[in-house]
Amino acid sequence: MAHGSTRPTSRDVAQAAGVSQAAVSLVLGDKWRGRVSETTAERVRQAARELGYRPNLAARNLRLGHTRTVLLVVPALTTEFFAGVYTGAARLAARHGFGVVLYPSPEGIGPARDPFASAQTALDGVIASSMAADALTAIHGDQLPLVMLDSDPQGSLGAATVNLDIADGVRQVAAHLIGLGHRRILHLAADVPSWTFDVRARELATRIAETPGTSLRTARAPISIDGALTATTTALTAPGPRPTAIVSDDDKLAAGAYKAARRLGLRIPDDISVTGLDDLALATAIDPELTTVRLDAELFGERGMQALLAVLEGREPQGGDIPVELVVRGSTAPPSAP
Amino acid sequence: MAHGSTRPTSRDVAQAAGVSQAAVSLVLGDKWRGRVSETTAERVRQAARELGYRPNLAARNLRLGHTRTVLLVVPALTTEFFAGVYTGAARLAARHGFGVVLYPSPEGIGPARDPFASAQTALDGVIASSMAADALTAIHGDQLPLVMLDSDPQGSLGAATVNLDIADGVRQVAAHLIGLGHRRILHLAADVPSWTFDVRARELATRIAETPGTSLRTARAPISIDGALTATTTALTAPGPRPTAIVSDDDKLAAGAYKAARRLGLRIPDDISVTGLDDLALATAIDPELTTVRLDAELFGERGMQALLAVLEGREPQGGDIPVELVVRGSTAPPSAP
DNA sequence: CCGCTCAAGTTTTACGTATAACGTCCTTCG
DNA sequence: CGAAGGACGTTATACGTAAAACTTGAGCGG
Repeated sequence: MAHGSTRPTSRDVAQAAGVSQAAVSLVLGDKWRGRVSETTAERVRQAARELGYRPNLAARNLRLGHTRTVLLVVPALTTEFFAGVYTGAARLAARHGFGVVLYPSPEGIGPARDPFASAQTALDGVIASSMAADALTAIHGDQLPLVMLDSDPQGSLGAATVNLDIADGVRQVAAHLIGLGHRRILHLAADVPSWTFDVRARELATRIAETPGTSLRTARAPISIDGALTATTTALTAPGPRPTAIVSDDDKLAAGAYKAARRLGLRIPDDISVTGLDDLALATAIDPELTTVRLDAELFGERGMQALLAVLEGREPQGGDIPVELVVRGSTAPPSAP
Repeated sequence: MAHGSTRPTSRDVAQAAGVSQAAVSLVLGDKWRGRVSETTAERVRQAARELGYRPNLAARNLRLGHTRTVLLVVPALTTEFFAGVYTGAARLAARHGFGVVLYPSPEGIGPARDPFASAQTALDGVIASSMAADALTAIHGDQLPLVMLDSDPQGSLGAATVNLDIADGVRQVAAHLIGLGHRRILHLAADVPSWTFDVRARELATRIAETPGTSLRTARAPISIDGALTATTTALTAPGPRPTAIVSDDDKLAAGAYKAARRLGLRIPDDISVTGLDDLALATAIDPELTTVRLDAELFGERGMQALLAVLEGREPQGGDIPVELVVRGSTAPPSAP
């Protein structure tokens, strides 16, 4: 309850130092070269220190007309991926004197109710990750500079987009599996309407279509271990020849596929190969370690922030997808003889 | 670049509606009963809608003297636990018209450099989770109402604390293992100076000490799967009789213990039992599923927020630890005959 | 010794909002 | 019929900061 005593203002500091409020602002704002003598400046700094002065951000923001704060909208915080995005964005932001406020959309990937109502703080811009562009623009009404992460460059209504080269990741996975000799692939797909998952499906379908002798089936599951377990079990017990490899939309789904395989008495990778996408901590916790596509979440967040800073400064944000990397571990091997 | 045109203010709305700025403030602030006629009010709302008016938060915050925004300081975002804490806190906050800004300390559990510099927004209060109280109070200088989560009630310098009943969780784990017949326990401890881990160590040591015939050894590891793998391997290959059960400080460490056991050719739970703490998604992804202590992260965050709201309103925050629950899965079983 | 420049400040203003204090008119009632 | 009060507003002000515009005095060259 130490907050009954009102906080000191720049005027209090001025009085303590025997100068005007303007002088305090000048000194503390580091704009005093040639305007205030070194001795006076030091006196001001001293007074500020003694009073424990902290500028009122609300007043500063009002005066300046900006807050140097941006909002990062993420679908959820249930994996360390978005934590990495945040970290990367916040780190670069801090170097430019910006803060990042996080809004994890309760609705998950796709919609986003009203991030701005929840952020009680005024914003200079928005980075939205894996969000449906229309949902977001409907909300923010084109008021704020916007950068979209992991979304359809076409559908983002003119906002800058920064993407991971997920298509290439899927390409690498497909090439890896086909190279090992796999022909019957099961796509364990996230049952969530989102561009990021559409890309995976489209790219995988394309690769399979252009490789003679290969076939593709799809199982859809909500993004959870249990959901993937159920969907995979159903798909693997369906009539017809069993797939020899499972391509999962992300690592969590892959973990579910592991459990399904185990319950069906299938050994990984001997009886069936499994791949993931993300390279979460999970990927090396399960046995065998998961062959997956490593996404550099922090770089991703950093590039998003970089783009937003460019927009804020009136520069053109530079595009270019962020490369991803296939990490081959123990969950993939040549298929056993049929 | 649609942000060249400056945003409409309440004055613009007033002009459009043909009323004074004060009337706009009254209507939009829902304080107009008996001050403005329904027709005029509707005209104002209409004008606001057409102009796409959004109040300037900085100005409002300055005027009101508070921001209805609090800061949540967490050690890191590398597991879904703190994501849950955030979610719980933010949900309750939203119901009270508060926003929550997240500051994941780059330093991890323990210190915290300068959350306030990074949060460019003015704050009404702070919730700090798993932080060293002294580090935090040194920074915020007792300026803001503070609630500490998961920290020493004694060492928190008068700030309210909200804790999970982790000691009871450890108690349950110990009782479970001892009940199964285990006598030689290995404590896989997080090598991080923090109250939350001290509690685990202390409680476990107490339980072992008061149970005749039992013995305890400790292995320390950084909180990562690989770190735990190394530390556990060392501990299990040390001379002397091998422990029959491993109590891990959290689930991630347990995952490392799994890998160590596997590499040493030990089967879980037949040759060795393993327990975790947290109940992350990881716990059910690994095989066998992990016996662990479920922490209700969202409730934890909610209770933290509840306490902070109490402090903000001058009420006494109510204490009481949050109960935790042992979840028995496949990673624990009676020890095999010696 | 006059006018100019420069250092070292101060005074003033604006940012956009919420609300206290103040006006009108119109109705109502003693 | 006069005063009181309600309905429906308006005007004025303060929040704390940053910075533009202004003041004062000293130093200095011509």
